[in-house]
Amino acid sequence: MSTERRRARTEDEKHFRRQQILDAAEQHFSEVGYEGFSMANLAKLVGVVKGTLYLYFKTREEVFLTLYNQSLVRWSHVFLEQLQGSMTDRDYVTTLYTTALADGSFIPLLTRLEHVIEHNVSIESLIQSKRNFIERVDCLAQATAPVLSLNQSQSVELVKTMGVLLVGATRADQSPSLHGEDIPDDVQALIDSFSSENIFIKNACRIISGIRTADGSITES
Amino acid sequence: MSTERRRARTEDEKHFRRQQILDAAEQHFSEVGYEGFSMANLAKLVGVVKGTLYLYFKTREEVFLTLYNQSLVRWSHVFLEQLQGSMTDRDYVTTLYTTALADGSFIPLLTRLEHVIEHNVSIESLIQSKRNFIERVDCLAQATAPVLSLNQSQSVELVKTMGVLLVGATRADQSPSLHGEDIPDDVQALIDSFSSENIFIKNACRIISGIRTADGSITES
DNA sequence: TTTTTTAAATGACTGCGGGTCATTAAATAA
DNA sequence: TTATTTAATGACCCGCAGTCATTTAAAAAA
Repeated sequence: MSTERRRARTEDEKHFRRQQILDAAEQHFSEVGYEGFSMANLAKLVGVVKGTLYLYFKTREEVFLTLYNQSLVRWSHVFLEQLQGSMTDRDYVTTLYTTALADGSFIPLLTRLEHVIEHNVSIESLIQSKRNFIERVDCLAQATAPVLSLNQSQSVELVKTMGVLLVGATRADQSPSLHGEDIPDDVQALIDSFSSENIFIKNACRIISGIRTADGSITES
Repeated sequence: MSTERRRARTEDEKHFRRQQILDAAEQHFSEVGYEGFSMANLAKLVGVVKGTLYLYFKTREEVFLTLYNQSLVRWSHVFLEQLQGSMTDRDYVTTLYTTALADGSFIPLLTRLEHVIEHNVSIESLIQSKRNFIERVDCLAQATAPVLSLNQSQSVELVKTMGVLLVGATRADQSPSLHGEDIPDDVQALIDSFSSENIFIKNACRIISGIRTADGSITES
């Protein structure tokens, strides 16, 4: 807040202003979550009026889609940095899981991507987002192949499948926090049994085994 | 609409009215989806005024949670009916996938359960819902064990994991329909590669193999 | 320097959403 | 027939996403 009060006239200035909004959005999102996020509050945080936000983003979801794109890139860099020359399957998936959760925005946005965010976004933005995704998958797959001794197509399949599993496994983490409530033992036991870390790591390992085991020719039948 | 205009005085009548609302909600949901669903429109469909709905449900999400509970029970019955004495892993997961998708409400509600629905619901309703879930898991696991030659704890783990995978795999189906839009080939190829059926069945089989292979003693380390 | 032009920023506005509550009236009990 | 209960009503509140005619800061032209 209270940084630039000048009007953004050049493309550079506009780009900078846009990023200012995104930074504030990231902060607002981390504070109130997806459902609590409002454009009016975001505007206050940026220090502009609500209408100004719509000069830079067509809809609220365009903000989220951009945040998602940025968080995907950000996470993939962190993850790639932590990859070693050779890792066990378990180390690989643990690193993937840990880095993904460490980013405050990535998982919550990924969770809502298809069924909420993509539904109020221009086709151009959607295509751009998918292209960004393709690029990240390719990059991750390229780096993954040697680490896990997979060929290229196996590696691509693995990376895509990890995304699927990550969304499914981390569902449990999105439940309302029940701290201070008295939960019956049977229900508490159920909740405990859905520890996202356990579920992700265990099944990710099973899937890697499955991918590695299958001979490349068989796909359907 | 225009069935019962009498006031609901007895518990039975109130229960009936409640179910009338739920039936209309199911219809409304199937027509407009989660985001398009509104209490005002639901009221019109039921033939009452909006405030009346709040005599029977505390919040909009209580309606959804109840619909989810009912859809879970409904689907599990259909699925259990289709189980044979002995099936291949692939037949089992295909049946699971097909029956789950055939129910119009189950997947869309399951997708939103933890991060949306559960966040605006009373603790009592949440506990009741979890109890219902536990019961269905137990029932499904009991029936699954002999079909796939698993022991009880393997079978419970399998059923729970199928839920996780189902949510992750069907994400792609929730994307906006891009019919009539011209999508670049690279993006279209990406979308095609996320066929939920392929992903679910392939990885479900891998997970079953993994569960069956692991000796029962090893869990963590 | 002064005037004109451009477009970033504004803020009042619309419509719709979930949810509330004092009032009304239908059914039951007295 | 009258009194009591409570299901149902509908007007109401507030916050939301998104719009647009108007304002005004800054660049371009004079």
